[in-house]
Amino acid sequence: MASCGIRVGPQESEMLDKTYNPSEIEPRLYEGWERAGAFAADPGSNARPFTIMIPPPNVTGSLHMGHALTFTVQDTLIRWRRMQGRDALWQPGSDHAGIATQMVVERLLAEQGVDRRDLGRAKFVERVWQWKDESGGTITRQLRRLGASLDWPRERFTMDEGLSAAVRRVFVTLYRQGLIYRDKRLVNWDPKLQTAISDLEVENLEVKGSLWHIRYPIAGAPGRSITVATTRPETMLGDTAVAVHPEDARYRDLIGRQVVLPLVGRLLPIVGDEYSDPEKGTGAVKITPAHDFNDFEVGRRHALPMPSILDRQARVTLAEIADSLAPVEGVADPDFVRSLEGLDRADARRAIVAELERLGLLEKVEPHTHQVPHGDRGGVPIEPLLTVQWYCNAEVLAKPAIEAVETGRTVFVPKQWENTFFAWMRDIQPWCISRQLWWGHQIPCWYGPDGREFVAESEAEAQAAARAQYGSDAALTQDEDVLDTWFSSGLWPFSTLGWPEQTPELGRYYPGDVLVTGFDIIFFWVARMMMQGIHFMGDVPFRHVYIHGLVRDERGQKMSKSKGNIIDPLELIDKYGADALRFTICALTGPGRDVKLGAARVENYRRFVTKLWNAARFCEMNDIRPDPSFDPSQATLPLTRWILDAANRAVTEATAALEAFRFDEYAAACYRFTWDTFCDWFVEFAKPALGEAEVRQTAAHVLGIILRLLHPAMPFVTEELWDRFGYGAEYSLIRTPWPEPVAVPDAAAAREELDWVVKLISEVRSVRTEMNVPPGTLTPILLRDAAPATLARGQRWMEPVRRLARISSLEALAGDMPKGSAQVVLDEATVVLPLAEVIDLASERVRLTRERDKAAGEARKIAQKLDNADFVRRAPEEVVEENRDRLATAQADIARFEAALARIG
RNA sequence: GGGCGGUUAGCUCAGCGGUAGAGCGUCUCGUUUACACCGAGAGGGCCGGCGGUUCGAAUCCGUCACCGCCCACCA
Repeated sequence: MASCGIRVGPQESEMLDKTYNPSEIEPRLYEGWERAGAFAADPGSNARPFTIMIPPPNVTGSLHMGHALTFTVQDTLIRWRRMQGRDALWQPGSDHAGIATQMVVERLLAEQGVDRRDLGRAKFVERVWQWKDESGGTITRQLRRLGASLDWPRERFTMDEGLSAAVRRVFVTLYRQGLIYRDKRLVNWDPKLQTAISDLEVENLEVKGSLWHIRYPIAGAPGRSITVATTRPETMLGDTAVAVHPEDARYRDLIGRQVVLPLVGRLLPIVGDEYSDPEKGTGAVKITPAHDFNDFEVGRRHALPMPSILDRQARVTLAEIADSLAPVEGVADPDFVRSLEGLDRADARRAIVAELERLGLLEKVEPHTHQVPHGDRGGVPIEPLLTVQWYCNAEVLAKPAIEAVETGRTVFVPKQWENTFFAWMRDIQPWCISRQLWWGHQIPCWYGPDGREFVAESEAEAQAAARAQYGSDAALTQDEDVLDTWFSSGLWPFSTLGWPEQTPELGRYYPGDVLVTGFDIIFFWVARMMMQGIHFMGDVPFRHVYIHGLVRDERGQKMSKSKGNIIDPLELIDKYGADALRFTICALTGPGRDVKLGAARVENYRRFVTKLWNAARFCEMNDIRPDPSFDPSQATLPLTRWILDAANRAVTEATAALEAFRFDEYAAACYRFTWDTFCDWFVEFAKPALGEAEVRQTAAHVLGIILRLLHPAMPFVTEELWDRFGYGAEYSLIRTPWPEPVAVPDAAAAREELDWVVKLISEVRSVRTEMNVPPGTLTPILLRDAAPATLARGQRWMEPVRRLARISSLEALAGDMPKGSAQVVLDEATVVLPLAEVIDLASERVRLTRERDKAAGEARKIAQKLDNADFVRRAPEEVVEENRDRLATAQADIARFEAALARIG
């Protein structure tokens, strides 16, 4: 045990560099932590676990600002809880991201002139794996740059064998429970990617289009017609009815009659249906059940045929209407229709509009701006298409998930997001889980020669089932489709822990404590995890869902490639260090708010990192080193008791802020304490007292608290300083206990004393500046009407006051005030600054008058309040009392200012 | 159409029933031996408008205006 607080460590001889250089220090520290296993969870420990499951980034991804935000928040929480002694697991991994990844690899193949269809499924999937092995690690490397303390050896990928087994188990189970089934209905079809996508993957974009008014002749009534309005004339080939509102007087008599479908010649019924809105268009609407969600419902109600007239690439296909083509003079021409076969939907539209115009059936065309659904990946308009897909009965799964949030078993932060969650969950639609892709979990369903389904966890198992059915081996073919990526990410909270195996991790780290994500992902992912987690684990997947905002640029614009306003977090890390970026993010992350972030913000908070570094350099230069034998509860000096007490408050505030997910308040509490309290006041007060061991010990102790408080947000610089000062072994701050308040002897007295000194210095500084006292001039101050204790207190602090307020001496005022003095009212005393040489009496009079008026205004306001009988009667006693005190203070101040004014004449 | 959020100092935001705050920016001053990525001081606000509740409203309620999201709507 060393006899004094100075430890002799390996770095003892090296002083801290004059400037902090993050780019050199950060990678070294990260490697050190990782090598030392500092991020590892310990399933064997007795500590209470704390789990955060990373929202697995797409394997194709690279770190963007949104990642920087969410992962900074997560790492801050994980590091804080780890320091609190929790067995912290931050589960890493990435998502196979079906569509995104397949698109990336397809693009690469296209550069080599290869189409995936030529390659074949097996080869293609092999190429994707190859790509994943070579290029899929980008984001995990970048997460290290950010300082993310993930438990890397536990890294998982949604297509791992283990996770794939979980997917198959879940699918088979839900199928057997009747919660997964096949159905033929309309889906959102992306003609570019040629797959079904879910409602959530559809984005409505405003399009300036047209509204075409088309005359449909009434059958058997020459010259009569009914006009329909449509934004999609090309779909008329698939029309099977015209609908009007049953109460619409204009058309009521037509219900039950027929129209001739122009171009096609087919006869369509006019049906009465409340879907038709008399206010919209012409009040008569064409019904195309196979290409419109509403029309599909109308078609069902009226048992209409549902011919598809567009294929999977959204090209015209006539197979299902070929039989119904019929020539009608001046109205329909089968040859024309046949000429449309194979045309793209846009070309078909042009051709059809031209033909209608030629036939005089186009009544008018109006410009029309409307929302058109686009695939958010492919970027082309979605085509509602009638196909057979796999569906999950989300309604059944949603019920317990809703209940879990209602009863508070899972709590959203901020709470208002629960409404968003409820609104969607209570009206949830069947979840289309099949995708016509090659990259993903292939659906574990095999078909027999007669089309019979065998859903099983493996082909062998399916074969066994088939054998039982057919009495012999059968040639089985597996379903070609893969599952929606969110189907597997929904299992993430338990599949990563080894489910369906009963691993020790599964029992220990499920449910997780916090899920951190953006609101845009509540439906996609949070909802699915809730549903699947509860269904398969019998408990919610996490206790809290912390929803943060979006990262925007400085002007509040959403970052996008097209706007060219993307900020690359890695550039910021290179330039300012990860700590600066992370602290900036924490400081700006208020509840339910988007984060407006620009380089200037990060540059600004880098100054804080530098400030901390310099404060540490000051300590180093003054032999301020940690002393394990120091006991803060035995502190004797007012100065040390004062800073220890302030540190207690900082610890309390920072901890409370983190508990409440208030990262902004956490950052602010640390910032204020470090910069304002520690650097600006304590260090300055300590300078003349550094000869005292207790002052040095306290300084070191408080610096240690600062390093610990800041570590979750600024892991690198704090660890570096911690190690260099020998607070602990190398790489040890990450696992050093989080500070807790300690009892400080007579803290209130210390606070009162130092607050007075701070006030004295501030007031004198203020007057000196205002009176234009040259900074180099030292002036004496005299205390008028000061109690002996006050005078003694002032003299005790003469050293720092001399330096900070530029004061040469402090005495009681004996006799008359020197001519040409400035005066400051400070509690019961008046501070007199003899400034004969420099003072301008007129401006001093103005200044004192202004001060007096300010106090008088204050007094008037309070007096008014206290004169109000209702206030005195109804307001709480302590509020009334407080106002009486404030009034007394204000009145005393007025008196002292009046006296001061009288003295200068 | 339904819902949610926002409107507070030049900018970004905190405060959400009892004395209007912070950071940045601005202005003035300062090379005091940790730090000029610094220090000191100053200026700057009918807390979006209008009603209401209350002894008391930036804060609660109603209403309007504007901004931004989400869901529904694809005639």
